[in-house]
Amino acid sequence: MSAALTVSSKQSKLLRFLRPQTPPNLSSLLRHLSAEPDHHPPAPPPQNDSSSVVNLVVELLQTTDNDWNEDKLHQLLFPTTSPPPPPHNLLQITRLLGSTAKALKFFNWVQANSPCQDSPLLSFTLEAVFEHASREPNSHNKLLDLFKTSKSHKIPLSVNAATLLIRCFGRAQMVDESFLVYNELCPSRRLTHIRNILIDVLFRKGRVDDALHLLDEMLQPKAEFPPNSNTGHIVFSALSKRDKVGRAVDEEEIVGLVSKFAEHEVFPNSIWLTQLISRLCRSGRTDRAWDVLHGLMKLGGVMEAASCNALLTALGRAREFKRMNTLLAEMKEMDIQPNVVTFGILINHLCKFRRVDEALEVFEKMNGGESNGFLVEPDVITYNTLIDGLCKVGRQEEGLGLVERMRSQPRCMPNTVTYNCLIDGYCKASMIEAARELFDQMNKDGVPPNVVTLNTLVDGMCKHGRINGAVEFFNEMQGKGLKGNAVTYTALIRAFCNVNNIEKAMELFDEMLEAGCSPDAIVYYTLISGLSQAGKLDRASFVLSKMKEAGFSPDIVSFNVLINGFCRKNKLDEAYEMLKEMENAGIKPDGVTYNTLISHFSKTGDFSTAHRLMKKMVKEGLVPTVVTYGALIHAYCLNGNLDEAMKIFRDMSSTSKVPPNTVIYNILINSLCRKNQVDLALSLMDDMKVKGVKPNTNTFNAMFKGLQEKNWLSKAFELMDRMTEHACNPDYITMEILTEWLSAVGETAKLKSFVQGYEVSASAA
DNA sequence: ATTAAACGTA
Repeated sequence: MSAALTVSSKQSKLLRFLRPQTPPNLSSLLRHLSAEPDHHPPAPPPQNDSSSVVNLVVELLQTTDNDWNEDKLHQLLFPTTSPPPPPHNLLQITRLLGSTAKALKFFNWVQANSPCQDSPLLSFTLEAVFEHASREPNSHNKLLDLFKTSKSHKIPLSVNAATLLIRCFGRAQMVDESFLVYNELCPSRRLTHIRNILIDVLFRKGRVDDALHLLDEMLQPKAEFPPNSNTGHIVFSALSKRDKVGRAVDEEEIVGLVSKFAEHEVFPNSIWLTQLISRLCRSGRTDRAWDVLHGLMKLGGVMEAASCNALLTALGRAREFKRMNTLLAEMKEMDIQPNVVTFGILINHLCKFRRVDEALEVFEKMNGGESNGFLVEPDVITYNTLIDGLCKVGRQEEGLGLVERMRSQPRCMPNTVTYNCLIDGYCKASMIEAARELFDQMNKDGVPPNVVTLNTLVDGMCKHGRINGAVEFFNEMQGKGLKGNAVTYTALIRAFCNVNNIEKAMELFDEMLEAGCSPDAIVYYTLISGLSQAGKLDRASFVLSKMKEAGFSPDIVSFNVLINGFCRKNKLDEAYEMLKEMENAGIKPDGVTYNTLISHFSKTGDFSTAHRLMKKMVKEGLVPTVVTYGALIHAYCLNGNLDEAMKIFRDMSSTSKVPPNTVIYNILINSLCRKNQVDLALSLMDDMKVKGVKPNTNTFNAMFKGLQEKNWLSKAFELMDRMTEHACNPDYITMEILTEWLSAVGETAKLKSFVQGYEVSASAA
């Protein structure tokens, strides 16, 4: 028995204590249950004696004592008179033996007795031995021993044997052994399905490069074993797993794989493709996403709306209207039916650009309005998007109308978002009471408010001078278990900063931290801005450092705010410090930075530095704006140098082509009037009329003061009429000047009619 | 898997 296949002594001991045999019919059932098909050559044409030979041999082998009738066995299997039975018969016979031990014994017998050392014969018998071993506990160890010995005997592996071994080793995390089996396998038998299993095993173990290497061979244009849909499934799902092991595969690589697969007409499924498209889009590679989608379309991949939707969303965000339209046209051409999400994207996009009427048209189209044959039922999101769009342009009443329409549609009840949009709409329209009523209504309707509802109302109240109401509401909600978040605190902090209650703003910041609510960058920005403007630069710097500790970096706005604050405190060293920090962070000074500095230097009388900065700003490719010129004009005025101020004013509109605005005119008119140059001021008023720049209350106030000095009554009357014409509201300063002046000169009647004009228009509004 | 709402801007 020197040529016999032996196993380790430990192994053979185990083999002797095998479980009672698995009934044959069960084993065949198990084979049918395996995922991959059998890879045997088709069963030989039924010979009359074929099945009977199998049965006879099995019967012979079933003897309870271990002595087989070897002569008879030999006679049946290797007859001298007729051709030997087909190898497939040996597979069947071995399968029908009850145990690995028996199968192995039989194998050894065949190996020792076969007249021709016919390898398929041995390979097939061995295959069945493996099958038996694979059903035992600890099968991987047994199989490994069997495999090693078969390898040393140079018995080629059959396709099924290799499949079984690779899969079994793979399940046991023995990737190297799986790989070894594959490498032992004759190259002509390295079929696609075997490669699939190995690739799966490699991916699961994180051997990404080995998997991709194997895959690459298959993906070659004329590969002998090209990928099939199963390859695609294995690779695509491995690449999208969340708990991936091994090195990350970057998106470019994935895109390359997808297109190579597509060349073999293997396409990813819709869900997977959609994920890839949105991942590409989210990382800013919309162009790549576009290429992938169109590449697949060209090669005949079946495309669903979802993948197109993902791309449409990104195109919308990037404002690529043209490509959005192209994609929509292509969808139509390729018969990709738009779904409710497609419509949602379009409606949202139109709403975000305030094109609400067009959004409403699209909405009617989905309802079959233009018999376009779409008929896609709008969902809650569609309605909410439209309602929000309407509210954002001040058409909240129409938004309410849509809610009614929602209620009439099945499965489309208004939800928290619906109410939030409406509440925000009413808040923005300064109708806080109506917003509160909607809040009560949603509670009555059993629609639960969430933190967004809370924030919307808190912010609405804050922005309409009801800070205390906002705090009260917040406390009330907290009492009901609705916690605030960073957004809530930002709204309140900003409001308290605006009324210069810095203590309270800081208190809220601490309260937020104590409440365990993690601040976002905007809370920090808000607080820094509030503190800087209030001149509390030490505290602003403190918050800045806290912000950096929290892992946020200041943006250009925060830097500008701080620079402005330090300049106003005349702390130039600190301002420069900020500029340096900005530079280190790779943030370039922008127009606002320059304007801030120019304003500071000119206000402190350092006009040469101011002008130098303006030159530098232009050199950096930045354009001086009205704010820049305004800063200089304002400073020259404060400095009493009205001639220079007027020179810059003329220069800005003629040479620099920067049209002056109301602020510029106000500065000049105010200064001219103070200097008693009321004629010149009046001519500027005419200039405004010519240039179409609207005067505001400040403009008129300045003029009235100047005219009062001169006691030019008729001019004042003229301007009072003009003020009414412009629907420009007088404020308490206007009233103070006019009351004092006109009563002194006995023109109370004129004053009365002036005031009445406003009372009428106020009541009309 | 793809569509909706709230906060800061010198």
